[in-house]
Amino acid sequence: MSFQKDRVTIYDVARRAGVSPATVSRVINNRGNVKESTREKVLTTIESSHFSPNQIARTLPMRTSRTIGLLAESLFTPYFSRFAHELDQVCAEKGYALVIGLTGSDKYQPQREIQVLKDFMKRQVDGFVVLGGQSNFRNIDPSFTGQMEEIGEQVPLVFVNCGFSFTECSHVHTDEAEAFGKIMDHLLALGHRTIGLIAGNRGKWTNHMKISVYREKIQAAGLKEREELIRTGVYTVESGRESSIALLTENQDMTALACANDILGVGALQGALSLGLSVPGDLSLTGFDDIDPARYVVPGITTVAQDYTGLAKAALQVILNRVKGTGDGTEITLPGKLIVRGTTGPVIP
Amino acid sequence: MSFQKDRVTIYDVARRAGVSPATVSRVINNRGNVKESTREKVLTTIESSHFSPNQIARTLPMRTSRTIGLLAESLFTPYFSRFAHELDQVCAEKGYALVIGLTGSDKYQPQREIQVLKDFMKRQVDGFVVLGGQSNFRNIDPSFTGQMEEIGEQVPLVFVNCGFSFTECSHVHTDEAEAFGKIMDHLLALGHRTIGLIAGNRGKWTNHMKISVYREKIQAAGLKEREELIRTGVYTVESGRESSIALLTENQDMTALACANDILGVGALQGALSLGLSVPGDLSLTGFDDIDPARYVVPGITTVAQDYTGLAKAALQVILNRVKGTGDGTEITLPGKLIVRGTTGPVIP
DNA sequence: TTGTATGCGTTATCAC
DNA sequence: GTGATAACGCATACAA
Repeated sequence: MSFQKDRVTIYDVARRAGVSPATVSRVINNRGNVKESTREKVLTTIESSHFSPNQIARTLPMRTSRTIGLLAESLFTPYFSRFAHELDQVCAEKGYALVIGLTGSDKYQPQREIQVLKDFMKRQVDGFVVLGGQSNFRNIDPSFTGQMEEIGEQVPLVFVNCGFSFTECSHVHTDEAEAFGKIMDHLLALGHRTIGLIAGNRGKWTNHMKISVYREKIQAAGLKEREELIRTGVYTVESGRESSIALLTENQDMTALACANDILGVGALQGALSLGLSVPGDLSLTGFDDIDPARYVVPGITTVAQDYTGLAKAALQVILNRVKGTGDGTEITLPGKLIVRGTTGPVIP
Repeated sequence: MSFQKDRVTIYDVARRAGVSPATVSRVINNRGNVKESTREKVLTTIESSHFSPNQIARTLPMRTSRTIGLLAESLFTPYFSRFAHELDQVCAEKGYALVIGLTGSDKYQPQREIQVLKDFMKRQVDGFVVLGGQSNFRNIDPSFTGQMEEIGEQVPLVFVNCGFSFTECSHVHTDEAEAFGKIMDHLLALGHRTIGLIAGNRGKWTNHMKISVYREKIQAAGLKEREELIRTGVYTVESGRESSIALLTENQDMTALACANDILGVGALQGALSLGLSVPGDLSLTGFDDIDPARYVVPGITTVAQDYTGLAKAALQVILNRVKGTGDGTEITLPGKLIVRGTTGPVIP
């Protein structure tokens, strides 16, 4: 069996309808003036001949593929897959298709990201959304940023939750600093005075930022900064578990533990429970991102919800605006929302 | 600022290299004979002029877009996003791009699935992979299956873990019946004699199958079938929690509970813990699919792992074979693997 | 309002 | 080996 044999084209429709291909095109695109009677004639012919316009063919003259590319580390982590989901939805609403390119999170592979973007370009994608990967690191290889900006000059490029500021590119992100501040305020308001922090990957911008906010809030509350209460790690459950166990055994007076994201929070919860502690009785715990697993575990993890739908909508809108020529290097910031669940409670004297 | 202004084409390269466009094309595709010296000349010209072939343009004459479409309910559920991830990986390895089309799981909307597939067709996608959605239901609208098969005649179409057998289409799936049998055997081997079942959506094929296997295993073990030990619901944590609480309160002698998937398992675990029960001390619990949350909760959920990579590889291979004209309506079955974690233990007399 | 001719960037079929 | 030239399916400036 063979596929895609003899497709029906606008020429076929035109012949059967007794009009010219141009008229068929006009009807399809609702462009130009066409008499109502011929329009209907064409429409019925399209229907009866099972004609379906070839999007690839129209991409050439129209110079738009109505396709958006998403560059992400993976779809394993709910954080990524959740955003991808929302982006697909908003794309679909506007008649765009979403093509995804995964770069992997296990290695430091900037060349892979560039490669995927260049493949997107070959495919005439109308714009790229970049989530995670190199853009999350603080010290980026200059040759990498150079290539990124070069690409950004040719195709609308928008970074999501990226710390680095690429010129010529657009940025959409949650106000993570303000959001993490809410977490700290929440813990302090509950009376906690000895608060630990499990930060994430040392090289990532967001980690650096969270440590800064942590220090600010601790100082502002008139508390003593204790370096031994801060740990860095990687964004895995195992890392969170090990870090929490280490922090809890070395700091018996610690009553609260803030984690850089929910995955670490899940691990920290596992660690605390494995030590026989009660949460939040003995320890209050927080995460970040509000991924599904945060409400799967018992008790549910207090966290900050990112506005994934809002981020996706903003990202697409920025791209569409840029295609139309509006706005260079837009930057949009959305607030995070504190979600209080069972892992946090008042300090018990 | 404007994008996509003056792209460099093979004509530009040809002119600068002093050859014809045809020769440039030959070099790009490694097709036909071309003298080594001219090949190198063209290659360097391509490099120096930053030429990148337009995949859209070549799709027209070549009649292949090197693109695969994935139709799925959502990317929220790890089951879907995990498969999407693996599919993207195998596609990337073979130079294919993956475009996703989400149909939503909240409504019964067959027309939406057809619509997405038709949009894929307009985009000249080389094949579709269908995961979840209508194909999971037992009683499908005949007009829907008709449309599906019609599409399957025009483009390679492969269903993943689909109960219904579409003629002319291919099928790739985990041997769920055999896998669920392993779960039951595991519980029985641990000495459990009163085993409950939280099945999923009543209309879905997999739910029907799991109930059958459950009955078979109960009978084969010489145990009495008790209808009150079986519950159906939907694939949500809330449903799992409510069902487990109901089962546990109404059947005080129940020592094990098998769930149709991990999401239900997570909910069931929440329910059991909320009743003050110890898991697996008072109750053994199992899930299905081995999604990440199954190992996030405490204790980790005993489950069956699907071979997501294998499924993705098989799905793509089937499509590529069909494009080449090999094999109609292939069917591939992969085994599931029992993963024993902390929620199951021997019955305590 | 409608038709003709040309271009979009590439591959493919011929000749040479 | 290499180069014209015609598809591929559609949009559009221009002409009628």
